[in-house]
Amino acid sequence: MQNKIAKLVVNDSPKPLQRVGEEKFISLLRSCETCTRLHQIQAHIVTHGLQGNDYVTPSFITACARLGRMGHARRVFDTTAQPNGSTWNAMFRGFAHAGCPFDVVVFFAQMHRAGASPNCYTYPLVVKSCAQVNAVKEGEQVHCVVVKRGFKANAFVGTALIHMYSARGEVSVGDAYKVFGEMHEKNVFVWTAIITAYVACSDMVSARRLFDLSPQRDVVLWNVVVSGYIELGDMVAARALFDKMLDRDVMSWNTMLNGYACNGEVESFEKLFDEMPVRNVYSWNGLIGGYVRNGLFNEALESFKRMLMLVKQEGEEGDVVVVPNDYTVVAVLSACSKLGDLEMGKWVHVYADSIGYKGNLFVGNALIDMYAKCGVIEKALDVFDCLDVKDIITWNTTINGLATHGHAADALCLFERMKNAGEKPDGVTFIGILSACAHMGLVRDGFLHYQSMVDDYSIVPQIEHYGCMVDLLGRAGLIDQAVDFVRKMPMKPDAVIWAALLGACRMYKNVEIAELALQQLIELEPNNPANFVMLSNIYKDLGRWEDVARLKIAMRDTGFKKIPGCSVIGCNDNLVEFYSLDERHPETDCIYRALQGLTIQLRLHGYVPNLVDVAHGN
DNA sequence: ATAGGGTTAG
Repeated sequence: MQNKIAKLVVNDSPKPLQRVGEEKFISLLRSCETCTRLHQIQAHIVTHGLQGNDYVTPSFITACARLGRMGHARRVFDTTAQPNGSTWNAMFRGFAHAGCPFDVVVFFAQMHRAGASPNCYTYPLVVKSCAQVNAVKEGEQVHCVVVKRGFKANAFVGTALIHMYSARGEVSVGDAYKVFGEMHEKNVFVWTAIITAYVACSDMVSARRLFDLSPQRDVVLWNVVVSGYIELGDMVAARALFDKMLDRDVMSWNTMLNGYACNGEVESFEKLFDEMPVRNVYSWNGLIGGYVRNGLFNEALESFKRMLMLVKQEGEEGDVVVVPNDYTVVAVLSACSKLGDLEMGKWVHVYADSIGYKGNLFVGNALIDMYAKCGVIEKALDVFDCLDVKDIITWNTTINGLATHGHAADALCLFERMKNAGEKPDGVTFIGILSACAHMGLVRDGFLHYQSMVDDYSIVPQIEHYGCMVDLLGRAGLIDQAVDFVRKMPMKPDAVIWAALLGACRMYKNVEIAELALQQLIELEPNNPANFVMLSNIYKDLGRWEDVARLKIAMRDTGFKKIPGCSVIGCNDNLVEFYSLDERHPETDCIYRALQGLTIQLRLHGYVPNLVDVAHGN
């Protein structure tokens, strides 16, 4: 019996036997998960004499690429005498997958020189890589090869070319359209590519015309056009198209949700969220992020809690179980910073640890900002130290956190560390640095940093930087120099600048400049009564009561009342807000007793409170 | 037998 089978196989020529071996190795390579295993398989391939085999080699290279071993793949490739098209393609795919589009372009030139023939799988990979590295000339050369070898009608190749030209901006959308026009047999992918190209250069008229002409429209194409209108802020047109859609998917709903959120239409996105048939994590992120974007931080936290409840209940009534992700965490943390809700912030920190945020810098940066804004600068620094990769945002957030919490000296130290670490400061960094100097009264250092910003880093000062400089000079009592700085600004000073000057005038009792500043402020923000109060306080300091009365009338005439400043403090899982001399809290007596105790302690340590400002509610 | 394309949020 066994003899019979052996005889049959032998008689059938040796080819099927080799084919069995090839197939075995291909399937082994496909399921290979570790490098050790890869090397074992490689050894077996060699003993079977199958190295350089037309079918096994591409699979081997693909397995290398999957395990991140492109160096090894390359050595194998270099020892392959006659690499076939699939072997070349496996190399291209590997480089592209590893994020090395440049190597793809270089390798394609090598393929061309070697006289090997690309096939229809080669071109999309190479064209896409040219687009990624902005290889304009090479991209056009590949396009020429495509035409010469008769691949321009291929839908895969065509979409890649259209995408490449559209990535070059509106000047090349004509080239993209030319590729599109020369293709017969266009499928929905090709139509989507060209319509996306017009959407990308904000030409919604052409995009819509092509959309109406398209013989086939799937949900992706509809979404592209809807998001095109949203990009231009035309929510009415977006909604009209959205309403016409027959089968909307979650992404269609999410696109609309985010569109409303970006355009400040809070009620619309709330309503849309309620109407959604299915919600995924993006939908929830859109809702929470939408609240944050529009300043509704409490609503953001409430929605987050709702989301967590859903996780606990394992998604009742058709709701898909939605687990918060890194983006959710970032949005929630920024709401915590804005509210000063440290307890929630800490809870989210633990949660972020549990989902392993360490790979995500956005989360790390948001944590630093949250702790800094909630006044726990030590914890902010802990998070900073724990991040092994830092970006410019990390440094800026921490420097600004230190600067705004009176740790100006530490902010300047960190700035030096930043430069030593090879991170290049940007305009935002210098806002932190200049304000740190302003708070410490370091006029000379402030000026040196300002000069260094312009000379060493070629940063053009923005209005915020001028604001910092006016503040720096003003706080130091150099009012005339501050005014000089304002006069020499290349742009029109804004309210922040005049308010900084007015504040300095208050400190140094300079009526003349204060009146000038107020005049400007009345023009810029006629409805802000705080400006009147500031000048009024200067008159008070000088005992000019008639002027105080005059201003009071002027202020009343604006019809706006100054909203009293209010503080918020987290207490037993709740946020309590209180005003100056507030007595609304049930435990008012106890609170004031504690405050009195603190005041006594402060005085014992030599602190002299500024009672004038307290009495005036500043 | 190997293997490619169009969309959404920081």
